[in-house]
Amino acid sequence: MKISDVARHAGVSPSTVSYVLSGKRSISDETRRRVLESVRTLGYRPHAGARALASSRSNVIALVVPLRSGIHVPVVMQMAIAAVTTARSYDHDVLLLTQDEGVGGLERVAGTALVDAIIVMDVELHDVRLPVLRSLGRPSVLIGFPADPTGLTCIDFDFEAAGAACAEHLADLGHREIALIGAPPAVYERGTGFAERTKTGFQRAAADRGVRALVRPCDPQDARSTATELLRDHPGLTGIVIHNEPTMEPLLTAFRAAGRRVPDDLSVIAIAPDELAERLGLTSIAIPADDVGAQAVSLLMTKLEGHEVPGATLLPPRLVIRSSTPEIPGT
Amino acid sequence: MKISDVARHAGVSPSTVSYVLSGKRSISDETRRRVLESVRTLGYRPHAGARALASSRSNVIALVVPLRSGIHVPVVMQMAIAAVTTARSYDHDVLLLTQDEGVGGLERVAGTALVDAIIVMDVELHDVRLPVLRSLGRPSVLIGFPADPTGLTCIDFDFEAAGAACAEHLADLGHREIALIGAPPAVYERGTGFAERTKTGFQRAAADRGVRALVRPCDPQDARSTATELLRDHPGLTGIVIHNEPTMEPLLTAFRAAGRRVPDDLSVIAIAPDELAERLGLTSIAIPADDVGAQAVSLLMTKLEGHEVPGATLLPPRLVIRSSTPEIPGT
DNA sequence: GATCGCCGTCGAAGCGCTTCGACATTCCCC
DNA sequence: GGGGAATGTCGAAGCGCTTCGACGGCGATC
Repeated sequence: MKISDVARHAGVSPSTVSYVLSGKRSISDETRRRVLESVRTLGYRPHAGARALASSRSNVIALVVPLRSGIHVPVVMQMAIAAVTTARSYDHDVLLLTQDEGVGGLERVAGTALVDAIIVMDVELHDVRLPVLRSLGRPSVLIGFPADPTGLTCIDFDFEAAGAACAEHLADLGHREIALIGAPPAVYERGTGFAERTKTGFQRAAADRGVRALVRPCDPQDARSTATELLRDHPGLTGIVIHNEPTMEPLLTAFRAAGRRVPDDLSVIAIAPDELAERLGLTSIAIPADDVGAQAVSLLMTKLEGHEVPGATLLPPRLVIRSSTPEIPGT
Repeated sequence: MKISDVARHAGVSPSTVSYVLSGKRSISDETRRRVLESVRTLGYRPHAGARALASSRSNVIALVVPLRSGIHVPVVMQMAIAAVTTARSYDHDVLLLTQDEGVGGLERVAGTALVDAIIVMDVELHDVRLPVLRSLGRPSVLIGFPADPTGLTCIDFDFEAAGAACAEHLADLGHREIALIGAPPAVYERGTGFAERTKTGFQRAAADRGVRALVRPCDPQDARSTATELLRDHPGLTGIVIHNEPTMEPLLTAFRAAGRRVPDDLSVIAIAPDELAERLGLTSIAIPADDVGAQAVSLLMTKLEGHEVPGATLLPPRLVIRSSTPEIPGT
């Protein structure tokens, strides 16, 4: 089943069929109708390889997903799914690459023309892939911000604004001493950026409001001790932001065990998926993983079409108030 | 940079270069060396589309990932990553498809020759994609078992054996009344199979050992009430198997709240990732997601090479004993 | 009524690779 | 020493599509 079969069936030339299908030249309604009819009855599907060879466009984009610890898997998956769905709406497919293919993987898929463009998730501050991406000659979009984003297109959730929004909300409610319990230390050390940015926003906003602010990284297995020590050493602490999904429940349990009730004695905000926050009844800011994934693809498609896009895109946080941060906090 | 450039540089014909690269005809050591040298210095990479067109093999496989609730995302992700890694070791890439592309998606990627073969995750008992997969004319492997696997290649974790192993372990320890807290009701209703199979194995093994066995589905938000009612209505219950990751911690909390201590009053086995079980100190059976993903790809590659593979592959469970199921149970 | 330009269609030339058959060489065995 | 097999290389044909230039026909224009 090839394009010449369709052409014969419709009584036109192969090029006409191609033009009907691509819309790159005007075709009379009558001819178009006949061709499409033939395509349908014959069940014709253009051969992807042939198309890629002739047009030098594969209609496939690469998505590089992270593997490492400290990243939250469901969020990654959600971005990936959103990316696939969005790519499909632009008539593109998604090739899945893992982080550990590294620079070679990028060179390979770009060099063989397997993909037209690339999305890289979980970018580090000084990612070794940055120079490659700059010189690859194919459009790319990074999810996350490196130290030097010059010449690159980056998109991410605005963690800094999220950290700030949490601090401001707590300040608005009258809290004078607040804490951020963040990602595991490893994440900070790796310099992935997002953990650092939440912290920055949190501290800046707290300072602006004259509120005392503490920040603690936290490993999942240390949840209990982190909570206990924090509350013991800072008895005036009344507001807590948790940006660390797996430790969410252990921390809440530990607060209770330490004799502090949420929300009576302690107001809590989660930076976590809505589903989890909803279940726990926590005021929260969700990472809009769907939006990040979808917009990353949209940016990429815009670049593929040869248009300019902003170098940086930050998706604003949205605070959803639940019962863990009541209007009048206890103390 | 094309094959003829390499050929010229090495002083041979393009076909010789092709044969060096594919190994499909014997080439003298001397010539091979020269060609490979030229490939390296020129940085040559064959054009994927051209190769696919000429050879009618794209060296890409499709992976259809599920979207629905009740499935555990990290497990899916782990399988996907393992699939990509394994596929790369066979010099193949992975195209990511979502469940909701449905039958049309399969027809599209197979029909356009975008992919050579397909892996489908999260197969339902009466999946509408089964007839399509049978008639697609391309190799496929299912992760999960439909009601009628005739003519298909299926692989999965042996949930039935896992359920049985849990019941047997508890019986061995002297428990006379045990319960399985399973997936949300929705999963059972959908007939995805795996939930049902754990239950079957659990009940059969319990019956064989003359142990009373209960089974309860459980929604995440009902963890507390499920635990409370179960313990209230069955005071003789001393062994519990939890096959439901998100409710793991809430259930344990609820047991404690109901005055039952683990492991003194209650032995608990988890069917969950090692990481979680380890953190909670629970005896457990992990779903070997890496193995499932990797073996699915291996099976697919074997089929692609034209060899026969077994119709059904079941990966055996491995029980890891931790402190939640001590030798001499309290009661 | 001749001219211009546009519209719709076609033919042919590739895109870069694989693969088949042919052709030399070399080697071995009788 | 000649026939046949094995070995190594080449040329050419094509894989199925896109795209460019060409061309015939037709309405608009002066």
